[in-house]
Amino acid sequence: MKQEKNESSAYDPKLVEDSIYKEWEKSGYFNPDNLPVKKSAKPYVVYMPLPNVTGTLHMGHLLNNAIQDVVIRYRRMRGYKALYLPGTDHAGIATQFVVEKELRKQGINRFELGREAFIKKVWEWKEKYGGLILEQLRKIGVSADWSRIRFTMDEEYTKDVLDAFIHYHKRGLIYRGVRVVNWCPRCGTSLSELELEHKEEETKLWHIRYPGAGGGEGIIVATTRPETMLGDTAVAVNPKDARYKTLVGKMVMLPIQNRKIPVVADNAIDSSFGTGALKVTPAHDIVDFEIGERHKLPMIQVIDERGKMMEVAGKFAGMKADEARAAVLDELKKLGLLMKEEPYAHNLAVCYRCGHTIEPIPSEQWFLKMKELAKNAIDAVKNEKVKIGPENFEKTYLNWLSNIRDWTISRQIWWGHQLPVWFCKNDKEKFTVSIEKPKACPFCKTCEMEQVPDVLDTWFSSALWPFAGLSKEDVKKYYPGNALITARDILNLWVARMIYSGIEFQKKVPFKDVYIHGTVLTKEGKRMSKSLGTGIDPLKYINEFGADAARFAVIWQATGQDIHWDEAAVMAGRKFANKIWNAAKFVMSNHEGAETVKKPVGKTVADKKILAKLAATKKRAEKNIESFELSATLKELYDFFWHDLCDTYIEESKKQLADAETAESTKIVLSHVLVESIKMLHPFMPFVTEAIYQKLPVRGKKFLMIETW
RNA sequence: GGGCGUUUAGCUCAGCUGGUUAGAGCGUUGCAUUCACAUUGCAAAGGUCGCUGGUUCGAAUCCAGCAACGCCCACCA
Repeated sequence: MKQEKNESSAYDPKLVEDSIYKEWEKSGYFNPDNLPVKKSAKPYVVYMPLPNVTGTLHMGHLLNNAIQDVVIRYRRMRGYKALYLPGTDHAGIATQFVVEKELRKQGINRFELGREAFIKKVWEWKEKYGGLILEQLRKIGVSADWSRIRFTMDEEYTKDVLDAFIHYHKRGLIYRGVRVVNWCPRCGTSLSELELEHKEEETKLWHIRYPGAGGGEGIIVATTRPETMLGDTAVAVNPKDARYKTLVGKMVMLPIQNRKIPVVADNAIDSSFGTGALKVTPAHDIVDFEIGERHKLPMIQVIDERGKMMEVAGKFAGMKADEARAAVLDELKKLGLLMKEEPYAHNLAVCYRCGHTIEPIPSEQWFLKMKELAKNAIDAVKNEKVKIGPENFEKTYLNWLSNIRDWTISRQIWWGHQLPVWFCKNDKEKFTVSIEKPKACPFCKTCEMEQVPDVLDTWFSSALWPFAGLSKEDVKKYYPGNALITARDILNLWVARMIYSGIEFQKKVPFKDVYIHGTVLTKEGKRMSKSLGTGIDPLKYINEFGADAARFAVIWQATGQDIHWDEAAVMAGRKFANKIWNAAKFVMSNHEGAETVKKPVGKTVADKKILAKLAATKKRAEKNIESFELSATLKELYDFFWHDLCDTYIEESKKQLADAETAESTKIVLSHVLVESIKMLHPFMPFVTEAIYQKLPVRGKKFLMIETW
């Protein structure tokens, strides 16, 4: 039988956090429909950036969710119908990649398995592991409405996705075409520009002579990819380039292949680079493809979707692209046509997912016309229907949208929303768009129509999140929402797309405020990444020092700039939680039935001072939270609580309590300031403050979480 | 090539529209402490506010230039 006073007086988050979270969840108050608010109460909605089902909690989640939870808890206490909408993203390529890897360990590849069986495996994987991240988010203490959780491949959500595709198709915004796309030979799919990463590569710039077709010197081109010359169909020079004026319109001989190709003039050519002459391979370079279109050049594909040389490459057929490069160079050397090689550093595009070199290849893809949609998204921000903060991100956003290309929305993978497009087996150029398979082929009348195997880009579905994440009735109540809080890396990838999708499908922008926070980096300023071994698991802090300490640490450091993560802040947070706990203990030990929630009257100078400071702090906190300046708010609350309340007023109160003249009023002031303080601190450090609230002898509400700010 | 950001105490960072001794957390030093809390209190040391020039009665704060670092965008092969 341990006596209370013999126990350590330190606050131990481990003893309270899990049970408090369970109580909150059980109460149903994460669901705004259950909140004891006035009928006229306005909703306040924060859309959680969807974690991938493959995800595990990292520091970015901690930061993002801590910020969002402060905002939503604040709004809840201010009497809003506060909805923090959670969900998970099917993350097409990422998830398929993970499951394929898993299967490979068992010696299975997806092609042996077949599409249907493979998708079944992915669902199994999702059921088993897809909820992990959600459990981890609970550990942070986020007050998301789990009863409303959605997955982007849920039945209802899927219907919205397919309807969106059909809608765009009816509007004439969807088209099919052959384009040179960024292809990942390992993942076996095309990637959007936003899914590429670039890494610097030391390579060479090779100067190759293409002799004149009828003899003569011809022209020397400079390239980093000699192997693609097998598919060259022209050489391009700048029309103003005096050196080559006489050559334009003439033919040169493509070495090795011994094919005549024209010299064309195009403004895209920079005369000052290399030799000023560009070999044009429309099939294997996006710029070349565009030049090819302008000059009606044929397209000769020489590299296939596995990154290997094709039949047309003659003796190089079957080689991997980099093997072919060496072989082609060898051959050119023998022919005496390799004029020069100089060292050259350039940026190599690699797959964001697997890091494999991107191979531009022509392929049939589906596109969404962006011009009109982008304009809507631009106008929304220009007209301040959506405010992006900090303001300088507006530029990034507008700049991207005003230079946008059509969006390649098809992906050649299996996990995702398969395009609701059915083509005639007898004439594959003919297709129809519908969710269900048409009963009879409207074209040949005889065939069983076949669905396009491609699936939609994952962002196509997440772009619909603000309304597809809600049920039809909820859309009426909770759309549009209020805030979208995220890191800058998905401002264009996701935020811009949500904005025009919202306008397109709901006629209203999905949220008024976009707040961009920093990125959590290591203390040295390096990117946190698992593969580099620089990642930090936030659960480590949560388990050891409590979610409050972790939240404190990350918000304390979230000043808007990128965070150079400093662990010391977690310790500061832990100490602060302890300080709050002990101050509350002191106040309650002197409480003796004094009315906790009564409006206090300051008798002494110290009383008046602390009450005035409290009022001022509260006012500033409101202003700052509403403008997303959480770090500043937390610092002020910290300062107020620790120094004004604990160091100054509580010390003073000890004298006042000893004096019969002031004892009673002091108790009331103490209680009042404590309760007001834990209310203000609650959004930031919900657990310790709730734990204290539950110990108060007199409570206004069942939970501090739903107390009136 | 364009755009953005950063540079303030040993470390990680605040410092909004220019104004008395430039702040916080952590660290360091000294003292205190049965009385809410040693995850404590009090006190102290520690800064030419990247560099140069300018505006001003007055600048870390505004302007120009320079340097270093970081990020984003872009079709220089």
